[in-house]
Amino acid sequence: MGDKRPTKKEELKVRLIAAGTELIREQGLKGLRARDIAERAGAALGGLYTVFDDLDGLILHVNSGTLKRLETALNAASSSSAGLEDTFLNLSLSYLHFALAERNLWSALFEHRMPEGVPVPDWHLAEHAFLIGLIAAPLAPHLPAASAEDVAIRARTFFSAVHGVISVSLEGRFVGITPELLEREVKVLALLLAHNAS
Amino acid sequence: MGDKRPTKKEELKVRLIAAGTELIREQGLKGLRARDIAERAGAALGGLYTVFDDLDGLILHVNSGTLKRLETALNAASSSSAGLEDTFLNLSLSYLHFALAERNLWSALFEHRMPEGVPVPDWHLAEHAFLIGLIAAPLAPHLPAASAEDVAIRARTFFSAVHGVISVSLEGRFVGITPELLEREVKVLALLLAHNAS
DNA sequence: CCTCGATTTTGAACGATGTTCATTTTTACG
DNA sequence: CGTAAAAATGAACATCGTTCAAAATCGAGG
Repeated sequence: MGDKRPTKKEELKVRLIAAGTELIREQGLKGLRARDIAERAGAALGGLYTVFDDLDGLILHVNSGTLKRLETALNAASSSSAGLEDTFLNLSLSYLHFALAERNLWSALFEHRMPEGVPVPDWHLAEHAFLIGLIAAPLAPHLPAASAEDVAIRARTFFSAVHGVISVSLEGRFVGITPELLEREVKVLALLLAHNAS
Repeated sequence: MGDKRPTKKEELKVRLIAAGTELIREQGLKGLRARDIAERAGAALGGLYTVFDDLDGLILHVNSGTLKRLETALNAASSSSAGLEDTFLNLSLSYLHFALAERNLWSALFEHRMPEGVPVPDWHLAEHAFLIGLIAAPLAPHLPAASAEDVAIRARTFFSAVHGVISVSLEGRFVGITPELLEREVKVLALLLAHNAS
């Protein structure tokens, strides 16, 4: 019944997720191969498919772990802030620093696509919600006339704007920019959003 | 020498790009298969590789065509605008409407990744530059103290912010949002940026 | 410690896909 | 028409994700 000891399959799951995390960190999501994951986890190729339905399932769990670390970092930034400007600034810069420090894993959060027609499972969608909540909480008092849903929508807009600046820059699709200038632009945008929130 | 008549290989190239464009429009970038492209273009599988080095080469050319249509749409929006607010608003809404109308092709512009270690060719990177120029031109007079490079960086920040709001929404990684609300949020952000440009 | 059924692990095999290239077909021109 | 260059072809190959029959391991009962 209430079995607290990790089973063999659970240990294998942990090793596979760790291996997938390392490989994405080193080579990016695009270079991820099932055989490399199994080898690094010290398991046979087929073992991966006794734990996950397919590679997408494993990637979702890797992303889940990345989101948890991101949540820890952003919670620290938020709780050590006072006032809207300070909170937005610290959240944005923490998000930037996390993206820079864990580039490939952070990119995988948004690069990954399920196969045609297959939706992202609800349990994983829900794991993204804290990002909105972190912004909605300090934002709500500044929008006293707005419903909770409107606040969430505006919070998502602000998150998306900062996220866009960082992701467009790190994707390198435009002319490159130094990390110092990127940080400056993120600061400018964060303060601009905070100043116009009400 | 100055041969103006399209050769057979050039006609094949046009058909392959058209086929790739249709297939991405219908099924998205992820479902694109070399055999489907060749079949729809009325060519043999190998023909694709007499025109392009690989699938990435064809995708770059599909994206090139999408960028040209996007440029046409945004140029129209820009030239029919007066003042910074009006220009930002029209550019942002035109960008949103293009993304909604050509969802899969627009997504392919930013979803596509070259193989590990292979950079996006310069000729294709240069095709993205107009997006920055469209914002930098009306922005420059409002930043008289800034260098041309600083204006370009700020223009990219503004583009990225609007792009982020649209792409995060269309990716559907967070709770869904209606097109009407998305348009409202894009408007809010565009006006917010225009108002704080100087 | 042995037995044997259940469970877990294995990796060869399969199907799908991008890519190559020897062969065939078409074109261009005297 | 002849023929050499160019283009087109599709079978074959290499590499993936995925499956599954077989082997290895485990565990309870004698």
